Amino acid sequence: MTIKEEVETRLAEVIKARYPENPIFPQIEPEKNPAYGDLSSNIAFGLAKILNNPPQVLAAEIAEAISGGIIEKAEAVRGFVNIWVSQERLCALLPEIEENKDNFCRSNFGEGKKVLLEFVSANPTGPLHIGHGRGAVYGDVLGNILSASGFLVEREYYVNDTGNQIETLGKSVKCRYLELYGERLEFPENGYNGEYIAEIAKKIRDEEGEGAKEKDIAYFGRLASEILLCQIQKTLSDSSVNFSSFFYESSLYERGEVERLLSDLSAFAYKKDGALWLATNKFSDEKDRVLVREDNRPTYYVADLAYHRNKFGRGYERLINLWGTDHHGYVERIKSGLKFLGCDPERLNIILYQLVTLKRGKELVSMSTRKGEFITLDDVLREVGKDATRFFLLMRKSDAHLEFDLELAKKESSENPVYYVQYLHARCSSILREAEQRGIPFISADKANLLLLKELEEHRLMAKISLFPEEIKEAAKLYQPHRIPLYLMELAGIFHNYYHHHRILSEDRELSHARLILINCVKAVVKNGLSLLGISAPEKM
RNA sequence: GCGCCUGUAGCUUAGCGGAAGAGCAUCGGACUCCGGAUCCGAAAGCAGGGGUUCAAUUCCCCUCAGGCGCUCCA
Repeated sequence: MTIKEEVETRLAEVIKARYPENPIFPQIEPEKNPAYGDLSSNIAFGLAKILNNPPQVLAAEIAEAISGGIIEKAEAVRGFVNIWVSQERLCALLPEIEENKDNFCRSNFGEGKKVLLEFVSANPTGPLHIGHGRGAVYGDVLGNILSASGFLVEREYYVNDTGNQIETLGKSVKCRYLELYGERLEFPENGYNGEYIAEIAKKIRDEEGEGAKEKDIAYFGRLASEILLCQIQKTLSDSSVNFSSFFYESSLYERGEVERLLSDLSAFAYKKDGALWLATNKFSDEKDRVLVREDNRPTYYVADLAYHRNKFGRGYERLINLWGTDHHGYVERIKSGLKFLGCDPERLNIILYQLVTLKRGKELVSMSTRKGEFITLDDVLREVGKDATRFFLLMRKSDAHLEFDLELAKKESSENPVYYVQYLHARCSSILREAEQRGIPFISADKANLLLLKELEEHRLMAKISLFPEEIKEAAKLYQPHRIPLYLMELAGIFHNYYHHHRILSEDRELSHARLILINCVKAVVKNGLSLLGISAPEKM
């Protein structure tokens, strides 16, 4: 049980004993303002209504009753119950952390439930850009968080390796390829214009010479999408984004799953204007959708439904899709379709993230794949570095627009938040090294006199690290990776302040021992946090 | 036109029913010392208008502003 949970339990006992008629379970919040304690509860406001008593009076009663044990002090202020955790309890946290180290953030919140997390799934028709990067990093970290919280997570990339856009890709590449031999083929209207298309064409010429001239568009499309997928995988691995599987759209056709889907849906489908429609409007969708086009080719929607049915069939408790907000119109379409298939749409959680605006100073940078002129995720990684790129992409909640300013990220590189947090880790490491050099041995927490850690700043620091597991659990519950960077920045602030006001290493050996243990625990928490974020925790900088 | 998301300090943004928080930029300070990639301080904010509530930045409605989507594209 975490400290916060212990306090919550104690508060609940007190409330139950004093006010048995109260149905509300008391909530406790971490307190940001040190003047208001470590934790606070607004329970008195809820009780006031039921008991017809002023909040301040009730808060005072509760504060009085709750004090003692792990609660050092409780104050009633304007109806709030402000709580200070006892020094003994906070100090007892340190051996716990020392023992668990890398597992301090772990919980069994997920109870081993199987989750499938699908993300990125960018079409293999061009390199990844910063928008894909956001989805990639968000998904990767969400996966880490859910795993740490006791879910069994699989991470999947759905590859759209068939259909119109691959055909367009094939045409574009073949066109550029033939141009290398001075031949002309009409460039497709919506063709891909990027420099990378010409490079793929050259690659094909270098490897196959004129032999590819006779090959059809599909051949070029397949080849190009394979090459591009490889490049995407390289970019993902350079970003430390991990997947457990790549699922190919084409495999749905090969196994006959698309055909089977169509026959299973036939009872709900109807012909109109030469096409086959599904009556999704019957459910939450705003209108019906085409399954099979007039020319007999199935739509992307059909394959996507087949894919989702496939996912439902694989025995996951929960499916999570991470989509760019430009796909939000697609949510109800999929959910409605799933109802026809007897799949419960409630088990499918679709998280939408807002798009990223890439800027260089005040200048907007274009990100259109079709037009060709754009900065790729590779470019950003090269320019800003993996750690900073990931940190910036993770700092914002998913439904906020994200502005990524390359100039800022570079210019401020010595003072930006990533380094602030990494510096915390390096500084802790450095202190531990210095202690060793000075011949101050590191002794284990159970042998040290931790009660010497009684400075206000030490109290705040321990209270903050005690909240780390809570933070991870909340992030898992709400799918909010951005809590971690923010938490780490706050922790760094509290630590640097402590460092500046108190000497860790001094003549007082006993005190030095105790403080070194605290430093070691802070270091473990930071490392834990950074590792969830997929960002390195340097010993030196 | 309809739908979804977003308007918090000069800029980038946390908080999302209870007591407005950071970073950058600006200005002013700090350590003969364990890493100055640090610390302390100042100034500055909930787009506007109505509701609901003991309590609204947070929930509901309207207005205004921005983004995205409304394909037999994916």
